[in-house]
Amino acid sequence: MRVARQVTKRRAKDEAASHASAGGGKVVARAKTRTNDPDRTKANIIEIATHEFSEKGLSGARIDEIAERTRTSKRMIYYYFESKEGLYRAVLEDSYRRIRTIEASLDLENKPPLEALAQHVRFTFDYQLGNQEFIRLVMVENIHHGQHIAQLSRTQQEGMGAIETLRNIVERGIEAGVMRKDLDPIDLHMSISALSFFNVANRHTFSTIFKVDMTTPAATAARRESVADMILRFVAP
Amino acid sequence: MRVARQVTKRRAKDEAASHASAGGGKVVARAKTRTNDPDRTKANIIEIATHEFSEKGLSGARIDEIAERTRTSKRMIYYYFESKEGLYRAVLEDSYRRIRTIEASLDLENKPPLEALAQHVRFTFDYQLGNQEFIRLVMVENIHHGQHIAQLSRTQQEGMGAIETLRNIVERGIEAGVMRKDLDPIDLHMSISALSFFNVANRHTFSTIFKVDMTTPAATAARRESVADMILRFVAP
Amino acid sequence: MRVARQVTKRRAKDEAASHASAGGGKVVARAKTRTNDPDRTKANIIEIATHEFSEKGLSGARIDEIAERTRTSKRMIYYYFESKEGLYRAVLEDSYRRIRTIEASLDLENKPPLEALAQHVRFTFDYQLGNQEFIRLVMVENIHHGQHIAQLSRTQQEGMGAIETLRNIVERGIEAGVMRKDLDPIDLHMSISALSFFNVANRHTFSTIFKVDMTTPAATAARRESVADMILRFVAP
Amino acid sequence: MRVARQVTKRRAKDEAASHASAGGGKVVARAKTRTNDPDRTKANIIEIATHEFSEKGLSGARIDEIAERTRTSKRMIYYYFESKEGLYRAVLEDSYRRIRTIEASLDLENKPPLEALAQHVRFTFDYQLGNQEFIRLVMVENIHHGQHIAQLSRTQQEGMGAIETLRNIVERGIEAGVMRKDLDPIDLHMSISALSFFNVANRHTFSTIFKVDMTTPAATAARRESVADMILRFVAP
DNA sequence: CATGAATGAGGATTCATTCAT
DNA sequence: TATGAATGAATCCTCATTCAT
Repeated sequence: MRVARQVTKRRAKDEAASHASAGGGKVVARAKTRTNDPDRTKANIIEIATHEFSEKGLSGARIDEIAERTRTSKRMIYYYFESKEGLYRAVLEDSYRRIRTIEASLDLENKPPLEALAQHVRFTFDYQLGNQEFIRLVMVENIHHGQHIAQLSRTQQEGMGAIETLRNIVERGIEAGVMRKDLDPIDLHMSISALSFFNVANRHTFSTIFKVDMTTPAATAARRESVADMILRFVAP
Repeated sequence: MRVARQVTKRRAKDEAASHASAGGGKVVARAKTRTNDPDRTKANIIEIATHEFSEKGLSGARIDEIAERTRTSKRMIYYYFESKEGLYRAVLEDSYRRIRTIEASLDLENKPPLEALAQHVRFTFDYQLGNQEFIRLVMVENIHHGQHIAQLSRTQQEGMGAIETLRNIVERGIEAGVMRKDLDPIDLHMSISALSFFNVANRHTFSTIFKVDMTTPAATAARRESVADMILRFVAP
Repeated sequence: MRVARQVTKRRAKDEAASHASAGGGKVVARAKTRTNDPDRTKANIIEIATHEFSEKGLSGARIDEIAERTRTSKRMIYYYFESKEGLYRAVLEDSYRRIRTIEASLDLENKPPLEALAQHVRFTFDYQLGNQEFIRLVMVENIHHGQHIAQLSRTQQEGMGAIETLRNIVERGIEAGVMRKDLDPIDLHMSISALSFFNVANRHTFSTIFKVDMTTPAATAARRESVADMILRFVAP
Repeated sequence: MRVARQVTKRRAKDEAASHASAGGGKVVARAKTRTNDPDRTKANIIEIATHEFSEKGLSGARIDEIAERTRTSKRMIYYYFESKEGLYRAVLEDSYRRIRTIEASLDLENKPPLEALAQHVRFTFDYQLGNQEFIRLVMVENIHHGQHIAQLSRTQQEGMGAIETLRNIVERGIEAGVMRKDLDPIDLHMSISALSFFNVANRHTFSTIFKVDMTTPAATAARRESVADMILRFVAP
């Protein structure tokens, strides 16, 4: 009954799309080969969805559009993630997991405390600068009052190692007499994050209002040093 | 997200349910008094819309819901603001105008530079803390790449006075020998904003991940001082 | 933005539809003139929906198909009834209201008790025979465990007058010595309903299994008399 | 309706949520033991499907859910039954077969006619009361205009023995002078069925509208006797 | 026999916006 | 200036069914 109607929508769409272009109209669009590899399929969906959600927010992103850019179909999104929110949660979780992994890979414990701190600050600054999708997702999630990250399991929301890293650095710094004694790692982390975050997060409104371009290499470098400087002065005894 | 709409839905449902009753049954409840005062009507719409857009973002907010909470009808929104985006722009503009007005009202130029700076920082911190709707709107606007603020007229997007205030303070500070000479007012403003902004903007994800409550009076006070401290140390010669 | 795409789907569809038929292809389809008469619109929707739900059940009916047969659009269904279930509830309520109204219009209280009872039975039998949509809706609702009628307001589910009618008849019958004293109006009503209901409700399976046609005038008449006879014998002293 | 699916959904959700964990993560839980016994597999599927179809109707039942509750997989349903309708037909056929078998097992022919009739009525009443799934399936099938039972083979739809039983009883009753002569076994069967059927079939709407509980032992017993009484009075000369 | 992955087509619902009065 | 009715175009989601292994 249904089989008979199998005229394949995709084909019809492609035809229409290529209709206005060159006559020969090779159907170029994504081949969408059947993977039969769940992990790859899921990873592909998450990758595209990460981009879409970070670009347009949770409400602004469109499942249809995500599916379109995916190697699979809309149906598979629901197959694996149940709902738009389910997909968004998976995206969130994946993004946080990635940053955790990367943070853990840094080795700062063997460097002199001030140097380690400076490096940590610069790394944080650069990571956020280089991972704007992540920054934007965090903004999106905060617009939604953090209700989705709150739904992730304890392990999935697990605090990043940054605090521990900082605690170690601060302890060594105090011991070495190069940092003051009343530093709180969480407070310090908040400052570092805040200073790094703002540059990506508020870039658009800030540059429009103050008529400055925050994206030039020079501006970026200057800002990075200003931030590092601010933190170093802050911890000084 | 859905919860918020409950009220609306229930109402609609009741209407539908009673549809078969007496024919004349115009829904009487919620008698929206006719203002006949365009400015008041517009202001009312903007007030509600500010709340909705800041709560749910541009894509997440619903014209229907805004209208529902307004003293007028949906038609009026379109009459005065043309479209959802038009309304959003009006909201943005209004919010920025308000903060400009308030900033201008501070009188810091007659205070000693360090004291003035400290006061400015605390004021910024507190203003952002007290105007979360504004902060959230800024986030929303940045999610949308600042494309709407870019559409406002020059005057409407006009840089806030903060830069001038800071420039004055810094100049006096340098002159008085209590601040170092290589300070850039814009960079300084960015730091102050960043540190103040983060506390409101990223509150939800941060507190979930690090299991801390950032909203207690104690936490707020401590953070305010930490921020002021950081800025003061930063400008010190 | 959206305005530009206003190619009117309906037109496109009609074109496609008439594409295969005669070249002249007058667009015949329902003109769908804008009523601006809520009551008429709602009544029209309910009428069509009553038919569809009774034909195919709650899950089997299609909002698209209901809308198609309506003078309005799918959107209006949601405008007035909120959801498929909301529409179904409105249909249920309307159907029950109709039967209540009709039942109330009978005047049996002035007739001799046995005659009144016979007439009531025949009326019930004929009403159910003549209102198969209603019968089928009742079946549908029972398949759904009566959960939707349970959601109607007390007044809307209000017991039909049948019980009172029967109570009056029985009382007079007992008084006149033509009925036995231990009759329970509700039990009696249940029997009358059961006997009338079955003929419509189970018609299809029954006639298939027993290879009889229950719909011929003769079969109907015979059955009507058998039912009336059964009830009259039942109440006899 | 949605409540029933909760379990399924939750499971799926958990899967999605943990999607990022170890790659090998095959879902182990719910190890459906491989039967390797076609008949048992089919019987199991039919058992579950009978329940689902009778609970939710043909359109309301979900293949996914049936499969989920089955000891096998969705694929097996299609392997054995071809389609949802095929499965439904198998369910119908199986249910009718069961009742036929049971009916045949009664031995009423050796009892005095009135006693036999009374016993037959009570048995019918109780069977229907005890086999609500069957009753509901009959309703479902009638909602669908009996189109599926019509597709079964002659043998499969074969009239139940009830008619023959009744014919025998009535003949003996007439001969014994305890029943009137103009009784039609089919008509009589229809009445018995109708009175027994209604109690199960329309239970939900009836009890909601008339605010009575039809399921208490007392109500059931009273109704059973009322029905038996009605039939006995009906056949009396 | 058995199963997880995959899918096309549909199906319910929602949204911004416009019309008639 | 004001409003309830109306609408086209999405938008999210679901279903029966098939494929690859």
